Amino acid sequence: MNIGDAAAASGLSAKMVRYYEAIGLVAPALRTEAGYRVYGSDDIHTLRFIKRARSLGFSMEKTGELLQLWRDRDRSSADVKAVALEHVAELERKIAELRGMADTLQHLASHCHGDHRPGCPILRDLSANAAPPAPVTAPRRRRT
Amino acid sequence: MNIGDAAAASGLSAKMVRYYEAIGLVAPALRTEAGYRVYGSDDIHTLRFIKRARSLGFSMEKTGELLQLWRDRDRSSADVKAVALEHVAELERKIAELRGMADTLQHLASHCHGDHRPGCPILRDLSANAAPPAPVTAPRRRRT
DNA sequence: CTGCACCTTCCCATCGTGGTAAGGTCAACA
DNA sequence: TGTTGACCTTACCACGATGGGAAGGTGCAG
Repeated sequence: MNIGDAAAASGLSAKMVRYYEAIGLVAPALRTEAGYRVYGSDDIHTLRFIKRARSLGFSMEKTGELLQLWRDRDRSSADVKAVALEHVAELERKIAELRGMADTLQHLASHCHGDHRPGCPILRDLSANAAPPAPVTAPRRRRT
Repeated sequence: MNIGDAAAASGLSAKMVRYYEAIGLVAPALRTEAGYRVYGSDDIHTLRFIKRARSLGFSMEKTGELLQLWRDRDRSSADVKAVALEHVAELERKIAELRGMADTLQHLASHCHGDHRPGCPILRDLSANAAPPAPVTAPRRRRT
């Protein structure tokens, strides 16, 4: 199998497969005499694993950790669970952040007439609710 | 006000302020004879506007649109609302995506013993639930 | 006048992916 | 057999938004 087939079989692009090799996420593929990368079913399996991990939002680094655990027959499921739950916590953190943004904006928009008139609570918020004048933690020497 | 003070007053970094000028998000700042950028209260106001828009998750591009609407006294609130709601939709889309990831992982983790044993539904999912073998849309010429 | 906090521009790194260019390889078909 | 063109290779640049740092100039307190 050439890289194009391997990419298609794993749901990745050829670019990504080469990139994963370049950063050491996967071992360098075997080569034909002409220099073409050659992939076997094990390689495809690994690439699919990566694809799936990425689709669950794992970073390349975390994906690498999972790959190592996967390859380690003596792993503890506790280690895998820890990586997963850590990621879940990270996802929840991001979700909460986006949730806050969406709710705030939705609230502002619901109070906006949405007509030809220029008055708008959204712009009012943006122009007023900016960061507070920064409590001085490490005072500057000049311009005080 | 020099750039450091402007940055502190707006909650941005000096780097970001220069960057916003470089990409044309804000007009080039006035300069002293020595070449130092000088900021007035209007500039600070604008920078805070940007800071707030960014904190609500608007991209630089969308932030620019909002800035233009803000400066346009004849704007329609409908235009502002449209930009805001479009962004809300984008946020909701991302939230749903992350929600799906988190729920899937949480579910898998809840079925993981989390002990010293190697068996783990999380790794099982990753190694099995990969992308399906890609329905052929544009068949390759070779290797058929 | 010295020291140093601040300013300037310029370049590089991040992260993961896509694009493109310049060139080599391989199989199908006339 | 030769042509075609889909495929492969490496190498470079781009994105978005930010941080880091180098090399050098400015300005004020002491």
